[in-house]
Amino acid sequence: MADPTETPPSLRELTTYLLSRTGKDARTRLAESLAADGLRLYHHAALAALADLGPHTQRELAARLRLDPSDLAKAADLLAARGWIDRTRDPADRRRLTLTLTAAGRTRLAGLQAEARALQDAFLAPLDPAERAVLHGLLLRLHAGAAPQ
Amino acid sequence: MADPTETPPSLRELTTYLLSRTGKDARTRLAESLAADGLRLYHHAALAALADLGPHTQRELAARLRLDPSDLAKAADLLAARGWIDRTRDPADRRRLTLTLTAAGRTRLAGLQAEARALQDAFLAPLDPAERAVLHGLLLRLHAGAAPQ
DNA sequence: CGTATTTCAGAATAACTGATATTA
DNA sequence: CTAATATCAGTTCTTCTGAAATAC
Repeated sequence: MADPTETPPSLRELTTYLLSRTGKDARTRLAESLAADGLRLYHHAALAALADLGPHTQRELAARLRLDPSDLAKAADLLAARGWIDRTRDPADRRRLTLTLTAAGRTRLAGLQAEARALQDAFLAPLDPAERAVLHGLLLRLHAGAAPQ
Repeated sequence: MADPTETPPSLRELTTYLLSRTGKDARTRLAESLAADGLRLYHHAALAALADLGPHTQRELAARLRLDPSDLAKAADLLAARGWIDRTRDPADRRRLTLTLTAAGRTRLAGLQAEARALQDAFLAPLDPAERAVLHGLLLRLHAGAAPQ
């Protein structure tokens, strides 16, 4: 009964509290796993964006990932140093740097995705496959609704 | 089609990514609303815990809210300064400070809960009441499953 | 003496701001 | 001359660590 770590009922009845808390837990686990290789969540996100949607300028990628352009510049430094992206100056507008995924970057992304799926499997263990699908669908709609802020 | 802020499909298909992202969005909105009064999310959580589960020592409250004791001490400073809690030295063990909600604290908590529910209503607008209940139930189970880490 | 509680001071981190160089 | 891009330096904020003071 008197579990000293029990969440106060007033908070547990707020869906947004549960969303925030479980989201933070899920994020923390993946972040810790990435940190072992010196990576952050946004490194994974950047590789995924380049793989899925093709080359971006730094400005475009920062906007897509909702990251500050100055912070993205540092993230791109690391990705380029590891050989996962190429940074080429746009000849048509020499201010722009275009980021392109390399073959090595694609390989590393596959590993990161596998890692993320494995951690997700553990995290979603309390739910059966049908329930996971329902949850995913509901979150997709919240995500779509929250985007145009 | 080519929405420059569209989330990469590789991430959108990860339930934990959606959980993390929507959770952060939800949290940010409430945090901004609390910040107008100089409060943080943990101030709200602390009042809720004291209201629901009665007086706590600072150590107990920190453990329940998964907050560092040294950080909770600062939070308690603010709550006491606003007159929302009383801090009394435990006569049986004079190291301990027991935190108790005041009537004013209970009133303020009611306001915070109303605010949280209003923001939640806006955030969950894409879902109908039945869907919200389903989401809440699924998150409760994830929350319970993630707790014993 | 060893341990627990509170508290302070400061480190590590992430997210944001401002300023500068380059180019359009 | 104005605006956009990338980049650097530095600020704030949260979270965590280490250590001191007090009490058991």
